[in-house]
Amino acid sequence: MKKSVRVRFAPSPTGSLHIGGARTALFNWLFARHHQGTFILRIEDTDAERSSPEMIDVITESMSWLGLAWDEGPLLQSGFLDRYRDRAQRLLSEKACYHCFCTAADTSAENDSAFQGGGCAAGCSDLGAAESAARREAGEEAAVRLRIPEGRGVIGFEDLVFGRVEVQSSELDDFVVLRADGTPTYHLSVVCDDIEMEISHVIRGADHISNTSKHILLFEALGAPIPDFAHLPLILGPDRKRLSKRHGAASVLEFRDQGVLPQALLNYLALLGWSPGDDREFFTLDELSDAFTLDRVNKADAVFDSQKLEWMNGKWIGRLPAEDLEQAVRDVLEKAELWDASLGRERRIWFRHVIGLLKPRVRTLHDFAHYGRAFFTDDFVYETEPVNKYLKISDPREKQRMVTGLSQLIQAYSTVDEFTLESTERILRAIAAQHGLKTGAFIGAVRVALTGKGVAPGLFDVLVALGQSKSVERIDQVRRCLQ
RNA sequence: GGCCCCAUCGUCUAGGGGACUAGGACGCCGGCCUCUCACGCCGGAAACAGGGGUUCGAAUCCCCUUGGGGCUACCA
Repeated sequence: MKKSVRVRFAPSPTGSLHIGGARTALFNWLFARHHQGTFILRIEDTDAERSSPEMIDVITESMSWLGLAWDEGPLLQSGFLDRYRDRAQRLLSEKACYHCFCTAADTSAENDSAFQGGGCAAGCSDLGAAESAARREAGEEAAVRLRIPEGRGVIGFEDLVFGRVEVQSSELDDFVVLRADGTPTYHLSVVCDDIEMEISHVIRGADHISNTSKHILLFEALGAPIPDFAHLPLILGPDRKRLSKRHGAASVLEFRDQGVLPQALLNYLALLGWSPGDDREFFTLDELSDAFTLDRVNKADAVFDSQKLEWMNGKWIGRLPAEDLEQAVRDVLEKAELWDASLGRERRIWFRHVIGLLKPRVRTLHDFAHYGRAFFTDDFVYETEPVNKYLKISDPREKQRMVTGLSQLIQAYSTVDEFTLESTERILRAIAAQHGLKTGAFIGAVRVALTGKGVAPGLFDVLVALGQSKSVERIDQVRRCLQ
């Protein structure tokens, strides 16, 4: 019988949810979905020093924003401390573990100098039960180490991504499972919980590949079945070092705050280290969970490319219907204080229309506020470059033609009955022709008048979107400046 | 240092002995479209790390070298 799929994402709340962690969460989530399994969120907060409750909130908020819902949890390891102590106690009584009286400072000094091999160099592993007990009774502090079984030989496992991975047990040190203060180390808590939660597949970063042999030893010592393992290649910065703060944005919430869509981030992340095997590039979460299999995960580490993310974000903005973008764009405009809260129904329809105009030329949500500013407020600046190009006319006769053209345009636009794409274009072209104005120059001038920019959606779209009176007003204002 | 892992254009990748004059995507460079920009379309430059094998035949299999990453904590 095939065991049911139960996977977990187990971040430690020592920092915000990183891009690498997000991808691990995503792959676990996809694997669970693909197999109709269970996705568990477990918080590895056994290091009280570095963990913080705020970070747990950040992690859950990040995952919710991404749309990676968990079926069980969040389960905090700090709530299971007894469980780990009990297991350690059992291992102690079975002599699979032993008390080590060396201090942390002792052992780190040893590790710096040379590889010790085997157990604790001070010989704690050979201490008799009586002596060990006596010293502890005398108040000496002791950590608990796992005894690497003598002659265990090679420890190997069949990684679902990397294939066969092996290491000699003699390469392993007797690692600490319980600190002197009675709290578990990572190795113990992960294994205990993976047993307790009946995790079927451990899917995690490749930085844990070397830890896996230790974990296998613990599973064996605890007499528990060993889950399948799948390690994911790491995500690197452009310098091929592990992705971190100094590479710029690295946390999920930062990307959100920079105007990235969750769909785009997820889509991009899915393609980092995994490929569908064909040329498809755009995937929804549903499509991903259909297509996703571990055997298509790559082994090589991947460099994070923010340019491609941005491209993909632009594509997602472009392909999403305006309704779906509405709320996110609203949030951005609100932050930029460009949002008129009193928008009525008609104005909402207009709003969607403007989103539609801006959509194909925008790469992040922020661009709606920057690039599209003139749609939402009269308080915009006239950029010098396009002003110089279209409105600073040195030749007096040329300039006169432009002023006349604009005057006529204002006249015609303010009196035309139907202010439409068709009429605005017909009128403008006719006036340009009539006064010997180059159409491009005339359009350019009007565009600057309306938006302050040399780059904007098609002029007639802009005119209609701004509406008759506001368009005329802005053109007139520029005309007066010209004279 | 020791151990483990990895290696196709700058980047993400397809490729799992002949279908490879190595395909796609981002980025870059040209062109078309056009009122600007973007979108779209067309085209271009750009890679099998090096060396040995195995084989009739290697990007694909093996070995070595080189490069990169990970682990080597009473962090996770």
